[in-house]
Amino acid sequence: MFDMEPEVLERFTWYMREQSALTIMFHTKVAEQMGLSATDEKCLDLAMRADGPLTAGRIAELSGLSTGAVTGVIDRLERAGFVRRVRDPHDRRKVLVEVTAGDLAKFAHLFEKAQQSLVQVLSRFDPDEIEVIERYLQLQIETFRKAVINT
Amino acid sequence: MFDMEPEVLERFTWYMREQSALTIMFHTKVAEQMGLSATDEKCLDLAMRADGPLTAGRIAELSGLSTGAVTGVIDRLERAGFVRRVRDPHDRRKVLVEVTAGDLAKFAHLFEKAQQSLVQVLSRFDPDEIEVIERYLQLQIETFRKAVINT
DNA sequence: TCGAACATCTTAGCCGCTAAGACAATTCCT
DNA sequence: AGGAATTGTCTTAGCGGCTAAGATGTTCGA
Repeated sequence: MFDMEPEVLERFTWYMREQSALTIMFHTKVAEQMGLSATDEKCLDLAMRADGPLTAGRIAELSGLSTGAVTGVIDRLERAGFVRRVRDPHDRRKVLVEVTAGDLAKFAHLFEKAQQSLVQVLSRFDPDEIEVIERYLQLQIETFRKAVINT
Repeated sequence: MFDMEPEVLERFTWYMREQSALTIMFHTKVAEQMGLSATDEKCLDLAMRADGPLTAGRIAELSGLSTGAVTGVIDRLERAGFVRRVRDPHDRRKVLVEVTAGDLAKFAHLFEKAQQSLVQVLSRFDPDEIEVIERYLQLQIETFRKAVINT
């Protein structure tokens, strides 16, 4: 479609890298403040972002952990009150991990500062510009997902 | 500056979250393929993104690890040929961690697919739109860094 | 010059992870 | 239907990285 000077790509690469590093730091901090390990928080996030409840095995697949490790993760998350084990009535071998919404509200304040930053940033762009940015983010996420998952 | 419908914020929050999750997965995969733990790769990234060589202690601060853990990290990175320990000539207590550029080139291909995705995404935007997106990313990174670091 | 402060390394103990196998439920095949 | 193979989760042993505390070597100030 459009050509691009190499400097543009170079700058965007830097943005990506910087964003990555910040994301990982943020992730670490959030986990810490919730009293969880980064691994546990990562699995909790998977469970929250999923459509329905995930099974233990699916969490293992998505997180890249062994099933044994996931047993431990769920134990800790359950003990901390973030999730609940429910046996799947249609296949009683399976364990469904239900996120208990209640306890999560306690940690909303952790994301409030991030949310506020976002509002502040977005206020600097008019509706047309917002539309461009959204298109970029959507495309970037979609493309990156394909690239990451098939690696 | 500009007002915003709540749905816009909601959508952007979702983008951020999705990007975070993908970033963390990507980071895990890259580390794995380099034969490093996520922790080691994170520290290597810190060392690479810094202006000059970092000291071991500074890496501990930036990564949130204990100094003892950082000793282990540097041991492994050094053994794998990614970095080199150099004693600071001005203060011989300090250990400077120099990234040895050579061995890193071997892993460029890991980022190639990500780079290609980026080019593909950017080709869908004209120069004016690119400018908007860059302004957004710069602002977002800057604002987020302040929010994260002072938490 | 000597003691305090500093930077890194070492060590002990803990905890999470992997791999392998146990156990329970389900599906398949005849 | 009934036994074997498969599937999903949990248990366990062993390994390795992390923290905290203290050891070692270096610098700085009085």
